[in-house]
Amino acid sequence: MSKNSSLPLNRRFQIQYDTELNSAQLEAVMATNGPLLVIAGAGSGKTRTLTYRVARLVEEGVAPASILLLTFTRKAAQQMLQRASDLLDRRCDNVAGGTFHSFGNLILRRYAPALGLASNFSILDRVDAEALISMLRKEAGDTAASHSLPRKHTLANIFSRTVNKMMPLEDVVYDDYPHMTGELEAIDKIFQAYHRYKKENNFLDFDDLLVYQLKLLKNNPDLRHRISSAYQYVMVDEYQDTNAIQARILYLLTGSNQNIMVVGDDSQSIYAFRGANFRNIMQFPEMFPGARIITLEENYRSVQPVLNLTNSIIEQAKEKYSKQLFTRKTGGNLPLLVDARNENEQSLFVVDRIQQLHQQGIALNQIAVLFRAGFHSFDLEIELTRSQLPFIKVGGFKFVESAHIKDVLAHLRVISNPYDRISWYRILLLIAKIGPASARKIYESVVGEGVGLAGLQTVEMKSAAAAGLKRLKDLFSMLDTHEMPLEKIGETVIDYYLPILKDRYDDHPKRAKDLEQLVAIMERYSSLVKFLTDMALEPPNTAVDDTFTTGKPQEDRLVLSTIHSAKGLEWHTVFIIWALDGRFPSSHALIKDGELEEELRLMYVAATRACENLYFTYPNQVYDRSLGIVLNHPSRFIDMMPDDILEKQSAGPQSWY
DNA sequence: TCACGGAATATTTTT
DNA sequence: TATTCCGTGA
Repeated sequence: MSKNSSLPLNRRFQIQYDTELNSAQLEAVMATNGPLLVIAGAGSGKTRTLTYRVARLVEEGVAPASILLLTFTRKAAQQMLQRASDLLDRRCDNVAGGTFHSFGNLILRRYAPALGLASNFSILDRVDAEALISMLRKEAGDTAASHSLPRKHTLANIFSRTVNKMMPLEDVVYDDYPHMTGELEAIDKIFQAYHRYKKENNFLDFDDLLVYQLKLLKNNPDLRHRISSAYQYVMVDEYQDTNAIQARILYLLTGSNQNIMVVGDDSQSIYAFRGANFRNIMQFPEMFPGARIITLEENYRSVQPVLNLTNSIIEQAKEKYSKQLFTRKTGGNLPLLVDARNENEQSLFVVDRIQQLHQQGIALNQIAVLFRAGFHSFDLEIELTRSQLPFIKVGGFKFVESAHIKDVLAHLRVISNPYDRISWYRILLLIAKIGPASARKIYESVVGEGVGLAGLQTVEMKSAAAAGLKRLKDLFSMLDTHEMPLEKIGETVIDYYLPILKDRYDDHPKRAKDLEQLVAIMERYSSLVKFLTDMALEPPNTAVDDTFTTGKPQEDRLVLSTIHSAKGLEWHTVFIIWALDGRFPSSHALIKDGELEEELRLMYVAATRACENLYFTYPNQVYDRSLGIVLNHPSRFIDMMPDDILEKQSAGPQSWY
């Protein structure tokens, strides 16, 4: 059927919006012009609403490329646009979508010179940034009198928080790392050096992608106008987890038409520790006067007893948009709080209950165990393995962050940027008999020659290191042909690297398989720079673990996850382990009010993942070394719940054995 | 200057 | 669990 404006109004649209959406969702989809804030409660069809809204705009004739959808992860954007395409047609593929960071990369590659930056900057991922910080830390440590500088990981956190909260370093250290105030001077020195180094070497870390993006929009009205008029409609997902910089970027990005829609749930803001400010969502109506506010309150996920409990949890929050979630899903069991005598008894209870559920026909991938911190599941993992229950742990190390992948990538990065000191150090330290001192000498010699990669050929080592260095020289002279396709370069580097891999890692067969994966990914690229950028910005999201366990059917694996990684997901049955006061909320959060609130929201996010069954467990006698006391109460967020909201039980052998 | 081993230590995570 | 850090000996 051809489309034609003379058709009756309802025939102009392929999608039956009014029957496929509830009234609040429909309102949010149809309100396409002007600022709009959608408060979307847990399980209220937020993704559905965004998807239909994209489709609606396209159906109305808005050019897809002038719609911008910003999300928390690039995967979320891909999924939504895919669903919009399925709903309507391929036109939705042309909608611009991604994260604030990938969008920043896009416009900075084009307009970097306006900031005095080179367009071919390299992106430092977290591992790279930490490697650089570690280097600077060592240099500072040599001169500083103090012996107890924070670890590189901690330093990276401090720096990132400083940038994302737009606060002075001093304040961040005083507020969040009070025990390190003694080292403030040294920390600041490393921070300055870090900045200087990035500038001099044309490196941008993740935070810089936001910082420079904001700078660009702020200082260049012409460019701002050009960019903002290219995107007539802007939508932002997970707005509660944006930070101060992102809010300002958004403000500048939204042109005079102010066709901006943000979606979020203030009750699910759980990223303050890295600079997110959930008040952004509260302040949206002030930033965009006249903003319409729509609240999605019907929950399609959980049964009433689960919802009763989650509503009771979030009632304890001091500062929030009020909303009352309701569900039409009837039946369901009361959530259960189980106390165990120790960690192992907790694990045994969970294993036993999962086996029961599995026998009742619940698929393992419909069951999840959630926890506050990654190491909380160690004991459980042992018991699951012993019981031969297959599981997958999400979160944790990513494919591209693992050492062996980074090793190979470092060789490629040196080809791309011959003066990349971090990568040079990395590959040189892999060679036997070369340590930091030799690496430094070699690097300085390469830079001194000023002829790029070829500078390595003239470096001579007299010591035992010469043989290893010769192999590296041979590798790079072999690669000098720029005619090679990317995957061929990759294979050559890997051939060189395999002996090193075997020597360093006992589990080298597993890691070698990852390297094969890497070559497969390289086949899709023709440009080395593009490949390296994507590896930093849009890495394949498979965990290392996933690449070699593909033999097992995915659908039959239990899910273990940190609560942060579980955001947006749902399961038939959810276990929340370590619901122990002092662990959850973490004892770290007890000192500060704001942090305790965030812990509460985290508990809310965890509990709202459950559709039918919800279990809380906690070990009852845990000595906390840092506090010097025994923890023996359930999490304060659920401790006082009445029995008709939360049932209590002991995990002692007599009650379930 | 480098390699090795043992001890200490770890909130949460995306880009 | 796994990674980082530091001291020691070659």
